[in-house]
Amino acid sequence: MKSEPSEFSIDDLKASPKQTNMWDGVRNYQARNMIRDSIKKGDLVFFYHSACAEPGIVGIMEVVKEAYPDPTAFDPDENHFDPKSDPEDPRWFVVDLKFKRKLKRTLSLSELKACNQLSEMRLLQRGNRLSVMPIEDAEWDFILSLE
DNA sequence: GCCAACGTTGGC
DNA sequence: GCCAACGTTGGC
Repeated sequence: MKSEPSEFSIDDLKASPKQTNMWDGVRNYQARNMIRDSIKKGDLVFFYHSACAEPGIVGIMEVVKEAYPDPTAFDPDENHFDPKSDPEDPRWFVVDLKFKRKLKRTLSLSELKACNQLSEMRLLQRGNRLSVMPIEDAEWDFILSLE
């Protein structure tokens, strides 16, 4: 899962109450579907910093609460307010994520791109802009072996 | 700041 | 349903 560290970083997550935060603001249907349908309690998730000096994987989170309606979609004061999301039929969802640990170092996008073992990885495919995406077990294990 | 690659909107 | 215009993401 991606976040711009200037908006919400791995350190912000670590500093959150119970080291847990709601992953709000996802406004893309493909990403929404994964949040709503695929992400399960206990799943482990890489935290990816995007749009920053060194984009890359910085840590690991755990899903502690499965999908529920994104309250920021209902609040006109929120950046991600969506008047078309009806509380009776919510359009956008969140999960709660808990900080597990930071990686010993940032595994940068350029380093990941250079790994043949990751050539099929969703994150590295051309034109990919999804903020939430699946990862294969083998990719997960390989990435951790780089640390 | 630039720009490629999407995704969304809305007229027709 | 098509598609042009526009908006967003995110690396560089």
